[in-house]
Amino acid sequence: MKLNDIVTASFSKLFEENLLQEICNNGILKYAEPDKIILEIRRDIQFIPLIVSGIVKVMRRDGDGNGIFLHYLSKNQTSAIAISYVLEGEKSEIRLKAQSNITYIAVPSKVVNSWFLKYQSWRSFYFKLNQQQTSLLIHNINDIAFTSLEYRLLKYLEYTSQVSNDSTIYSKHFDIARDLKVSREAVSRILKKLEKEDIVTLGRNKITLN
DNA sequence: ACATTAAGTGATT
DNA sequence: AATCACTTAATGT
Repeated sequence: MKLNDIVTASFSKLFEENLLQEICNNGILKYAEPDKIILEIRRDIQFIPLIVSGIVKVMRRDGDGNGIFLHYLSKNQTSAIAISYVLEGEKSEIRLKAQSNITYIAVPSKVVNSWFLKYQSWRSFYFKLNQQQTSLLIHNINDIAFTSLEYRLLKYLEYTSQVSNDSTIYSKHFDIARDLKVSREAVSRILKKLEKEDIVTLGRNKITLN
């Protein structure tokens, strides 16, 4: 599909006509495979990715695996955090990583910046994203601080399942453990318990919510 | 068949 | 709930 068609199909209800035109003129249509890093911590944010299809993981994690999973981005979204850093000319403090095969429109940061002055529909879009994603972060922090790992793990599985529209989550216990910043054994044990309670069905590299 | 990687589990802290 | 020290199961070559 051509960029123009994709922009019309995905964003015509969200953005005003001139903005759609600008996305077509400045955006570059890109594809990425699972695990491809779209934006890296401590790097300049050259472009903002508007997600057309697939799921993107927003995380705080460095090369040593120190960090944590923050939230997902899906169709017709982008990272409010990345945009706010662009606005302040800061380097990225988050990593964006493809969770599935993804299609996105890469818009140069400079261009995105100028949209705030020109387009009400862009400002609305950003504020809405910001509210949604801030809410996800706050709930995440709350769960980390005040709830059990079992609760966090179940919520993680449900969230992943919901976002990917699949009752089966294709992940290793090890990777889930890294996302939740706990040990792999702890994840394996809780999953085993949930399987005994008939809440999940386990397989190698996959977990199905019953 | 053998090696490697993922997952399961008891013991200890 | 982390860490260690395995064991067992599933897959890749």
